[in-house]
Amino acid sequence: MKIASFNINGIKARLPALLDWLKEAAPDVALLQEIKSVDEGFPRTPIEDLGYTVETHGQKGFNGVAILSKLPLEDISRGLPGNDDDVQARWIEATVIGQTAVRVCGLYLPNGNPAPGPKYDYKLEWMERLHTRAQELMELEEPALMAGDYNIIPQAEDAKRPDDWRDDALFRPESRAAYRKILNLGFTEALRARNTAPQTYTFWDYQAGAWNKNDGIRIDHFLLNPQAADLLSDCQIDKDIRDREKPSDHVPIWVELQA
DNA sequence: ATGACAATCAGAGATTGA
Repeated sequence: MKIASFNINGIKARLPALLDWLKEAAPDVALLQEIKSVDEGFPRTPIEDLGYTVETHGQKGFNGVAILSKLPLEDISRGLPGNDDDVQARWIEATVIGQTAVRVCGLYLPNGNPAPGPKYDYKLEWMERLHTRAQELMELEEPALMAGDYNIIPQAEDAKRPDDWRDDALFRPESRAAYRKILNLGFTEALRARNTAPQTYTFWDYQAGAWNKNDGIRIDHFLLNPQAADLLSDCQIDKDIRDREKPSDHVPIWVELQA
């Protein structure tokens, strides 16, 4: 079972690029972030024509997540529990029915800038709720994963110029500590479990020629509970996508599970 | 310190992103 995550930075602007990538990479499941579309506005048909079931959790203008799947989905759930006042569409989960069933959660974690401030408080509050949900996934004792745009640079080696990110919400100590606290529940970070190559990134800013200088950061992650980690056979980043026409500022990352 | 760039909504320029 190949499961991918891709922050597409707007489905309307990215549909041709998304379709090309889906045809080539052919993931069984694709978790999308920043669809920037309401559910009714999402272009389901061309994606369904490629054999995917489409489940969205959108909102107007910003954020929004989706699950595309060639395999049957069950028990779809939208929104990260724990705060009824949170209206931002950043979380969707479903059980994917392969040879083995896998609980798959797609997430778009708040950016949090400027920090400190209310947006940073929201990021940390969201991460506390993520920790709660993560704990439940550990207690499931069935294969489960959480993947998406975490907006977290875990370590200095995950940025080309870490010093420039010191005070940024993506790299501040509180952000990284909250991320580590989730990892420390017993999750495996798939990329680092399979790949120790230096200067491995998933995001390059559109500005200042960041891509051409490989001035990137690694902020899109797959976290696997032990039962999912036991099934992990590969994890890769589709870096070449960034070089194409009208690219997203993120590239896809994917795992292969023996499931 | 700002803007470099891109997308959205709206129909110009503010807002958001990372």
